[in-house]
Amino acid sequence: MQRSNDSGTPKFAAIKEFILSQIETGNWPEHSRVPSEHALCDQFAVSRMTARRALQELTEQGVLYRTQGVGSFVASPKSQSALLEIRNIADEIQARGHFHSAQLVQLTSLPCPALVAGALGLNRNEPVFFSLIVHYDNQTPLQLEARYVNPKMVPLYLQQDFHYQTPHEYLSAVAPLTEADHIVEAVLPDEFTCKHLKLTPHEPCLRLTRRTFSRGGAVSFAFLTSAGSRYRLGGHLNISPAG
Amino acid sequence: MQRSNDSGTPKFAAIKEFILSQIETGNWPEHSRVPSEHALCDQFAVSRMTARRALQELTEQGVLYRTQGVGSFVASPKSQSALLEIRNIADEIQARGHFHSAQLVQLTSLPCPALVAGALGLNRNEPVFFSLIVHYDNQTPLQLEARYVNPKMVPLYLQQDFHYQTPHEYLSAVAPLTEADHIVEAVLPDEFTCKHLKLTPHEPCLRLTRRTFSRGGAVSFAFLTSAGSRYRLGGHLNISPAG
DNA sequence: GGATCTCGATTGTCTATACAAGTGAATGCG
DNA sequence: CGCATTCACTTGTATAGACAATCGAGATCC
Repeated sequence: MQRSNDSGTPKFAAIKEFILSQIETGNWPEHSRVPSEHALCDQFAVSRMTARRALQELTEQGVLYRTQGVGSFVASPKSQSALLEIRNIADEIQARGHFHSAQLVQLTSLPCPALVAGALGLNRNEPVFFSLIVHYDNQTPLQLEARYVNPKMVPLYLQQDFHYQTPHEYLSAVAPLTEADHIVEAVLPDEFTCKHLKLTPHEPCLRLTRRTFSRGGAVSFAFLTSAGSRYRLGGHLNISPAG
Repeated sequence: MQRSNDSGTPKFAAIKEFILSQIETGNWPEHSRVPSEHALCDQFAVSRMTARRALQELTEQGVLYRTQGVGSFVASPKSQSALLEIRNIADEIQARGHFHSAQLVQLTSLPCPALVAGALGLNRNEPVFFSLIVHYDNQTPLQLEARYVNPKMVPLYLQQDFHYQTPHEYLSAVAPLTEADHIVEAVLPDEFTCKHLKLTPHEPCLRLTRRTFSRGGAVSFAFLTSAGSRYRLGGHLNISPAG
């Protein structure tokens, strides 16, 4: 495509980044004027439709507001990260300005446990892929990810290197998400979880059980356990008047 | 502007209407293929960018999902009502075939705590309404609901009888939900919570902090605490690949 | 001064085209 | 048959321009 740089970042995304950075650093305070579409065209040497797209998407995200005939302005800062949207924990940690790393504890093929067979629609004698990963926020263990993956949907799962790419990233690439089921529970950690997350047995944990689907069927079944004192699920949910 | 009709409806909006009508009447069932951008160009005599905009906006709304190189398809209808769906706990309990009852512990006006003032956009010297309710599933205490309500939005809150109608039901009627923020945490119960939910201090609890908005502004700020061993949040979430 | 008009700046809609990139099915080869 | 290649189709990004609609400010007129 026509790209302004080699990194693969679309131009409209670069403009969005620029605007967001100006807002985050305080250069452009609340209600201050943002460059017009025409001005961004000159500044970034792009067409008006490209500059417009950047402003448009930021408006949809609630970062800006615009008025025809007047201009575009910085909106009031509101909490707006997305709720149980399927988020990549690595992105989440980096969004906080922290460093994410992952420790791969296990990556193997297993005979399918009954619960998993039911969730993924497999027979119990069929093998299922299994990965166990500890995610770190800086040096603190944050989340234990135990994931069962359907070999029919993702045959090359065991060949991946999950130190540099989270299972979520890989699965998103090879089997685009179409649906997901979730269960959120508060539990006490078992011995195994205590060890990997460096917890005492009395610290409550948040456990998210997530089953993901792609067009073809069930892809993976994951247990994501985090220390309650270190993690919260949060976000913003828009209610559509139609629904 | 260049408009295809006199009604002032933009062309891209007309295409959206057409697609939505086909889905609503069942002509285009779930996961069925939607006309490609090129096909819509021919059908509506518009440029590709206009047809694209219609498909794009419907995708952002969760009505369609698209895959590069493949096509556009009808998403599952349940999309919006997802996880952390705004559910009424009474309905939830009755859906399980159990009996719901509520015990009103407190219903009063209070000076606004700082945290609540921030959440609801009130001054700290202004009063705020407060209700404290224990919800029972059959005879078992299930959830402790501590709720702060914005008097400007719901002036008659203190006059309600919350034994026969949950705050959620009443608020839904007088200030229809438009948005909500959520935080989900795993916590250990304090002494007060232990007493009302009949818990020991080591039982983990799920705490949902929810702030609701209606068109006019922030309506209420609620802490919903449930015993982890008795309650789980669950749901189904459709993912729009664009997000 | 006060009301009205004009005009420039800005956003909104739309066209026609171009190239990039991903998918899946048909094709051809060993 | 199995495998790789090719090709058509589809969506993604981007351009350069056009006209429409709205608002605010300055100019004009009374």
